[in-house]
Order: sequence, then C-alpha cells, then structure tokens
Amino acid sequence: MIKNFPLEQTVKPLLEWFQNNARTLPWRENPTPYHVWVSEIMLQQTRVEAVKPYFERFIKALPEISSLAECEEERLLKLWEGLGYYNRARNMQEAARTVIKEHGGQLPADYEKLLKLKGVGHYTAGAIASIAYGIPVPAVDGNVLRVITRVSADDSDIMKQSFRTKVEGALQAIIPKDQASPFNQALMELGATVCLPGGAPQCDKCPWQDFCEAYRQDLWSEIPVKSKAKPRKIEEKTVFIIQDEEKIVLRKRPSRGLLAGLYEFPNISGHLSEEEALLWLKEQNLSPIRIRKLEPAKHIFSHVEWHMTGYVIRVDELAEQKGNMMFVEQAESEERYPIPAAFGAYTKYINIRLGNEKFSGGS
DNA sequence: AATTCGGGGCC
DNA sequence: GGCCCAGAATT
Repeated sequence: MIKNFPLEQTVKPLLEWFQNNARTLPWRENPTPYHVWVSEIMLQQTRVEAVKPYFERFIKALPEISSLAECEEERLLKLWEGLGYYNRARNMQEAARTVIKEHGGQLPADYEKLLKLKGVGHYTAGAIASIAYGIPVPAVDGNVLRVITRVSADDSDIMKQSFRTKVEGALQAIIPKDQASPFNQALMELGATVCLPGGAPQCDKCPWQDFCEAYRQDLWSEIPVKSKAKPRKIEEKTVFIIQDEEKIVLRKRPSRGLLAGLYEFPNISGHLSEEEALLWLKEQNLSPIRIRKLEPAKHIFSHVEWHMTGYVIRVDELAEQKGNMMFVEQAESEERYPIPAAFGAYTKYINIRLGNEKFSGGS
C-alpha cells in the first residue's frame, strides 16, 4: 500500500502548501465543533460548491446544537431540500438530541464517542475530532484515498472497506500530534484542488510531485481503481399536478426509503394514457374539468432512474381530503413543503391556468 | 460484503 | 452518457 514511501518526509511540504493554498470556506471562518459537524455532514458525497449556500442558511436558521435538536422536522427538511440524502438531516437531529441528553450539550472531544452518534462514521468522527478539537486521528475520505493511492501508485480497489481501514492505519502512524487539523484538511484540499478526479491532475502545483509514483509513471488516469457500480433500475411514472382555483394536491412520502418524509405530487407507476389517467382520477374521487398532457422528464438518482410523464389537471373544487392526499394552498406548496428536485420539471405547472383543452382523447 | 440512500457539475 | 463527490446505515 503505502510501502516504499517515506511519508514522514511528506508532512512538512504538505502543511506548507496548505498554509499558502487553503480555500476560504464558510465553515472555516469560525470552526466551532457544531459548525464543523454540520459542514461535514453536508459534505458527505456532496461538493463544496453545492454545500456553501446550504451551510450559511442552515447556521443562520439553527445557530446552536439546541436549536437543531428542537427544530420541527418539516422545517429541518425544508432547510435540506435539494441537498439530497435526507436521512443525513434526520440522523444529525437525532444525534443533536443525544448530545443534549448525554453529553451536556457539547459535542464530545472523543473519537469513539463521536463515532457512536447517528450519522457519524469513521470519516466524520475523524474530521470533527481533528478539525474541531485537534485530536490526532485520520479522516479518510475520497480525496485522501485518491491522493494516497496515486502518490504510492497503489492499484487497490478503493471501494473496499478493508483498504480504507489500511489507509487509516497508515495515516494514524504519521499524523503530526500537534497539527492534526491542518494535516487532514491539507490531504483533502490537495485531492479537491490539485490531485483532481475526472480530468488531469495539476501535478505542477503539487507539493508531492517529487516523490509521486503516479506522476513518475504517468499513471494518473489509472489510479485510483474503483469497482464499477451496477446499472441503475429504470422506473416509469406518471405525475399528476391536480389543482382547483387555489389549491394543489400533495402527498407526504413514507417515513422510510427513497425521499423519506418529503412531499410529492401524486404519482403512480407506469406511463398512463389520458384515458387511463382519467380513470385513475375517478378512482380517487376526483372530477377533472380539464386535463393536459405534460412533457416527459427524467430524474437520475444513484441507484434508480425515474422516467416520468405528467398531466396537469383542473378540478372544480378540492374539498374533503381523502386518504394520503393533502390539499395545499398553491402559494404555500413550494414555500412550506419540502419537495425533492426529482419533481422539478413539473413544479412550474403549479398555479397554471388551463385553456379549453378538455378530454382531448388519444395520446 | 452488498445495497440503499440525492443531486448536480464536469468530462 | 458516465463519473464522482469532505459517506453512513441497513441488510
């Protein structure tokens, strides 16, 4: 792995490079344990540029651990809306309540205790411990794995848990006891800004160029090795934008599974013809006055694709709510309810005025 | 060890 | 279209 590689000699140039090249990031301005924690949860599988505006809004809305612990789930999910992996938010709130109850309201300055918090794994526990408290433990994320495998020309599969554990062990041996925070951040920063994924790395800017085996052997495009994900499943859906003069129909998704607890437009499996759509509406005790077919839309998740079509439907009046259908003021629908980006192609039809198209027949 | 969790930006 | 991202929980 990191064999034949004098890591001790690498620490100084790395730290020096970081001092001169660290990006200005919102969570670096005042790195309290809470700020570090929130940022690290948001940054899981999510790019820095995407996190920035969410982080600033989140900290303003919930400035302390106690405010997170006490926040309504609806509001919490609204703050997370569009960021994805929504269980991160719920898990963080559960952990916040644990911190209040069991740790006197302060994040523990202890790697093992951090690791026990919901939503905090090896990486995040290491990041909080080192960055917020200066505890010398590694924080091995995708950036670190890329940097380490390249500099040592290691062709291990970085998707394997066992390899990540080996890298943690190797880094634990060389992490400077009094510089854990800059050391860990420097490794990640190097991976994020110089030792790039995708395109060509900027080796001419790298403090480790002199002894990088991938550079010497021109292997950057071969390393890191990552086993391929299995192909996504495709699901066909028909989405209904159902509204009267003032209200629109939403549903709350189940509390487990994909997009758990978020709100959606009513939708069912399959691509329905207009006749089938009208039949389904009748089964829901909804009486359409007008209907218009909408353009197809696609949304890609990590493990599934939704291939959607839609109808916008005008009904006379949305009166008593049936089953899991909710009748919501159109003006409040997007303002108040967290609706995932998957439905983004159809949100523009909220409050649309249909003309005279009615039961046009055919597809 | 494998699968399930989002969404977007860049090749 | 494929890849990857400051990963973790569940099965």
